[in-house]
Amino acid sequence: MARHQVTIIDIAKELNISKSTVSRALTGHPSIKPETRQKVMELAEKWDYQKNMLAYQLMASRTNTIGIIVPEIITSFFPKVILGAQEAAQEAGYNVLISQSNEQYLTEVANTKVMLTNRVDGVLVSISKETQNFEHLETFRRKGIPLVMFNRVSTELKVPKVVVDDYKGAFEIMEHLISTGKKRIAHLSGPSKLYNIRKRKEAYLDALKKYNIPFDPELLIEYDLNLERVKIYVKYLLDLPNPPDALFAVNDPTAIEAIQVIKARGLSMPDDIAVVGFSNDNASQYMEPGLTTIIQPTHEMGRTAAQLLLNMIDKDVSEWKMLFKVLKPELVIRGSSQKI
Amino acid sequence: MARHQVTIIDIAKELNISKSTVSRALTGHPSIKPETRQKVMELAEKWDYQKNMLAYQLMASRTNTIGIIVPEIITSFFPKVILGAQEAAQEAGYNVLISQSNEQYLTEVANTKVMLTNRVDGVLVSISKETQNFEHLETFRRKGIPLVMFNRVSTELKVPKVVVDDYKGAFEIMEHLISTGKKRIAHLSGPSKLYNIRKRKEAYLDALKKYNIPFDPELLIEYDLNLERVKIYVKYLLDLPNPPDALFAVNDPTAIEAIQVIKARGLSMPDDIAVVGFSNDNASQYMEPGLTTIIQPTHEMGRTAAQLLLNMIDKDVSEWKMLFKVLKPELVIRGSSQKI
DNA sequence: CCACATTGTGGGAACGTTCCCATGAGAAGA
DNA sequence: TCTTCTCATGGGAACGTTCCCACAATGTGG
Repeated sequence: MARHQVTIIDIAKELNISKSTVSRALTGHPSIKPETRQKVMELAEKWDYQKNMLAYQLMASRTNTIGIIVPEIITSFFPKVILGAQEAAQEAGYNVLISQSNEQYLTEVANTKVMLTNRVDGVLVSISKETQNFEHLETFRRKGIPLVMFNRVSTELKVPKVVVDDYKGAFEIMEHLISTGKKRIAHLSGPSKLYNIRKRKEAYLDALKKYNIPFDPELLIEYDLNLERVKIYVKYLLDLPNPPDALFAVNDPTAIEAIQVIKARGLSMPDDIAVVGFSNDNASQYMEPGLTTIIQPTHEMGRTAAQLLLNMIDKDVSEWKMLFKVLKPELVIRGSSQKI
Repeated sequence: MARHQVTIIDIAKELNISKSTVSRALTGHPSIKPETRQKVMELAEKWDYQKNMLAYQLMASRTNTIGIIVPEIITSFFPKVILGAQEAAQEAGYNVLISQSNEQYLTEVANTKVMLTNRVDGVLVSISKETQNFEHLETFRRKGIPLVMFNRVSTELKVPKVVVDDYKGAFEIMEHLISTGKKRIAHLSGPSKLYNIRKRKEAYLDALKKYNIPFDPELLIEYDLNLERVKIYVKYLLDLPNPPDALFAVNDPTAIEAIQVIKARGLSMPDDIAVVGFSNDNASQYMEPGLTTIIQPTHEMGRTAAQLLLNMIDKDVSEWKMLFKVLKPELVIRGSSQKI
């Protein structure tokens, strides 16, 4: 079978002209006879010619491709961000190479190698929950490849970042709970290595302080985001001699798991215990009760991060700047925290 | 700045040997002196050398990349399929290039061009709801590039396909509804151009016939899968003089929308009306009531499709065969159709 | 001691583009 | 008529890899 794809050389031979001429005709070079261009275009069309990007990219030593490394694409959050980034990339004539770390550090390191070997022009990264060493990302800096972090970022790395104002969102959540009269608010948090999760915890603590609610260490739990463990922690909280009257979960999947336990106990929400999440999962609005949560501008986050990156690629900036783009969160109140 | 990535030539120069030797050392060629190999490896490590895939792929005239074209990645279905495909691809040393048609025919055509120009070794495609012409996919056959369709397939194209047994799944749904005593079962279907959706409709009709339930054309609606329209159709059904006592929705997102309307009317499920979906969306199990639906083996579908494709690439098959891989669906009964 | 295999290395083609530099033909100006 | 200029095209380098072929130095068998 003909494994050979048609090239400009094939076209050149057929028309008895040089490959240079064909190339010029196809790329729209001005100094080419209209008649020649016409012939070339027709044959290219007829033969289904498609430029070999590999050859072009090799010679141009740029791929017009940006890499995106995300922890996962199972929850709806990252796909939405990717969608935004992809749009911005496409508008600028860039392709997108996506890879997932599956929340594993080693896979993330492998992903960076894939990006390097495929010669992406820039990278968007949201780190895994395991990642604590950033040597693999430093490699990009050493090679002069622009990098932008989003959502799951690290302050240790001097690099532009796009995040939602987690502190503000979490603070609003706390004020909402407090305003409905809750006094014993538990927080099921995640690894405090993660910047945004740490910010949520800080807001939790600061809000307690501001409203003169004593902090009870029993009510603050940091877990590893492994959803299967949520049950254990929620049961622990409910079994306390003085159980919480509200639960602020670090994200929606956690809150959803928690709600299952609470329902199974026959407790009523929000009276017995109010529950809030963070990041508006697809399921949150359809649950019963609906889950109070924070809507993050996912699409905008993707767009912003991509635009930032494309700008760096365009300007050929060698220095990475420490820069924070902070997007606004939005509190949406549903039945899990307030009777409607 | 040094936009130049280190190449085997740089290493060769530094060590005063030829690029051939460096290449051999790195690829593990047997006839290389261990000492030389050692030196090369060390320098490569020190200089963070990463093979330039573009150059390799150009010369090998294969990219070890498979393309995947899907309608969207917003619902959980396609991401899960992609995940399965990606796993299989990775195990075989292949990368994956993902693109979405956003359910638009023209975007899908553009996507195929991206695949061609990036010289993917094979393509997995799930067509958009608009697609009725398959010339763009025929191009792959003409160029000898293997293609496998999955989920959203077309019988017009002589090509291997991986699908779930939609007929069986839909038939089981119908038997379940009938067994709970439902007599007036509505079906909110989609474009019958789509093979799997057509199969579901056929099962609906056949089940009615088998159980001697008269078919009422009023109860069968085909819509364009634009979720915003679901409200209209459900209201229409509920307002019929003789409204349905069960609704079989073509997929879960449709069912979820329908349930919102039904709840708003204050009707109770499943007594006033039972609702079932298809394809187990993330939200389905958390809703109240839980949504009865069909679990599709998404992960397995991705794996199977990718393996089929990789096999074709491997065997260098020029002829496309008409082949159906049919995966088993699984009925999961929840509160929307049966009291528990 | 000579023919011949073995070992390790180098040279250069090939993959398909683009782009710089030549080059030929014809037109324009003196 | 000769120089100069423009127009359209051709030739070949470059991008970074692998792999075929050549070849020198060493080892081996007669």
